[in-house]
Amino acid sequence: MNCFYYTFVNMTNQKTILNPHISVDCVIFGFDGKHLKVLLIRRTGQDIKKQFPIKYKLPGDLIQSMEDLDKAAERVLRELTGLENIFLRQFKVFGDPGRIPDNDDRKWLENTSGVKISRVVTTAYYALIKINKSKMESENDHHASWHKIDRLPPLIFDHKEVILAGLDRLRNEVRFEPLCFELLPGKFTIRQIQSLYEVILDQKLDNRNFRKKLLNSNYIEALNEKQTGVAHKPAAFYRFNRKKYQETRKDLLYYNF
Amino acid sequence: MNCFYYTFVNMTNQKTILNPHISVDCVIFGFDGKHLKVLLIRRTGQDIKKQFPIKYKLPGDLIQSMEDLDKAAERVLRELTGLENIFLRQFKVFGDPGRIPDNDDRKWLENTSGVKISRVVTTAYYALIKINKSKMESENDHHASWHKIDRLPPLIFDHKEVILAGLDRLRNEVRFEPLCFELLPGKFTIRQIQSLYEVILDQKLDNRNFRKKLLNSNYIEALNEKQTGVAHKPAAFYRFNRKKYQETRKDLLYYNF
DNA sequence: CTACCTTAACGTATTATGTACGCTAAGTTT
DNA sequence: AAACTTAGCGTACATAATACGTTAAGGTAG
Repeated sequence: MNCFYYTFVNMTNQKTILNPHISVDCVIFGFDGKHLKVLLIRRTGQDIKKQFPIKYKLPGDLIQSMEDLDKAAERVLRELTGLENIFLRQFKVFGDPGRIPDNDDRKWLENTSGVKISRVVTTAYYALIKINKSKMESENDHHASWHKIDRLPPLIFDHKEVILAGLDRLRNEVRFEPLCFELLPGKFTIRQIQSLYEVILDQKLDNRNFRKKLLNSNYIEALNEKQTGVAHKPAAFYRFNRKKYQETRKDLLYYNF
Repeated sequence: MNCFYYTFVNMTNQKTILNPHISVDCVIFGFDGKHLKVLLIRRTGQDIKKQFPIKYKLPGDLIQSMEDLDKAAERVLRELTGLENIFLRQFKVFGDPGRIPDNDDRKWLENTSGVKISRVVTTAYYALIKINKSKMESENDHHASWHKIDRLPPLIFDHKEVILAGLDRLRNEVRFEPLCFELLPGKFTIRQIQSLYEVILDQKLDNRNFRKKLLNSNYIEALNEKQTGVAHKPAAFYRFNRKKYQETRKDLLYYNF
């Protein structure tokens, strides 16, 4: 199969009519306990025809002719990871006519899609997934792999810019919304949350004050369970109680500019 | 001129090629001292052919074939208000295939544009302008008028939804960014800022604490000038020092979810 | 078996910020 | 001159942020 750009669609529905002007791209974040990572796809074609260098791209697709953008992004996510009900949020539209500056990229796109594409406006989404839950098979099926956010491989088009814009958005929004629990497993230690914050915000936090803040909230619940097999005092596991969070969420609807 | 949807473009450049799939729409906010308002355009056509009811729409346009989205939004804004360097921020894409549910609206659009439009994905921007600076002539030229945010007239397509999404975004962002000064004149009283916050956040604030907070910052500078002709103690005028703001902006880069 | 290493977990003191609310000041209106 | 209205200052209290000391509970190396 050398037709890649349309791959996801065609695998499930050969008859789909695509809108060649509008696409969605997903910046899928995952956290492995140490690093923040993005799920990227190795573009195909370069093995068959040696003319294109190895590059990666964001999971994405053109939208179907009668498909809502959000639905298209959900579809891309589902077909890649097999997961449903994933945190997914639109964050920016990229519509610069010069978004495909690299001539190779353009040739590759037309080569693999079989369509002469003048300009694609893409709506970018960011997704947060529990990294261990994503089907690892898909990593092979779709040539997908996780990459550290600060060590990105060569990317096609403006996808690097898209990723960085997504990271920037995540960085801003994680401060005021309980997004971290989308990236963590169902049960976690305080240290894990803190590490996640540190890696997203790119700053060290004081563990003692961080604990205090979290445990003073009533939506972080201790489980009667501890770590095992760690070479230090085992930490207790906690879980996030979303219902309590929503009930007690103090509206900091205030000016703080 | 019964061709409205393309009006702005055609008035300045008859030869422009438009991309019939992608548009921009601008939610333009203004503050008159009392109410938060949105600049809307009365759709034309209904006087000539009595078949369409009076409805309003957001200022917007299809993008030109090689035009960046941001540039298109700037163009719409410039051509409507005559203003440059306006605060303008992309906030959401509306791409639901069912965004033109009203049959009348669809007929009107095809009637006035002369193009069979299958589906338009629109990128919505919100703009903040100093209401008194906008050229009032344009209100006539373009059938534009200000409307209170809580008393919107009938709107075409999903434009009401777009406005409310823009308001929601403004409401969130005004809390952490000095956006209010985009809506206020160069010199203003503390009361004016407070009223603006109250109207955007839709909550009363304590004047004494609000003052304290603002005056403790060093980027609100007192001018040697006072109100005149008011039936009470005249208030002092202040201005916003953006440079000082940026210097002393304490990075509240912290978790507060 | 003991000393040591690592991270967990609790506590305390200090400072900064948010919140509630009383009071005076300076204009116009009646 | 008294009443009315908004401006503007101050004080007391509650809550949250910050800095940092200390003990606890495991494993590991000798």
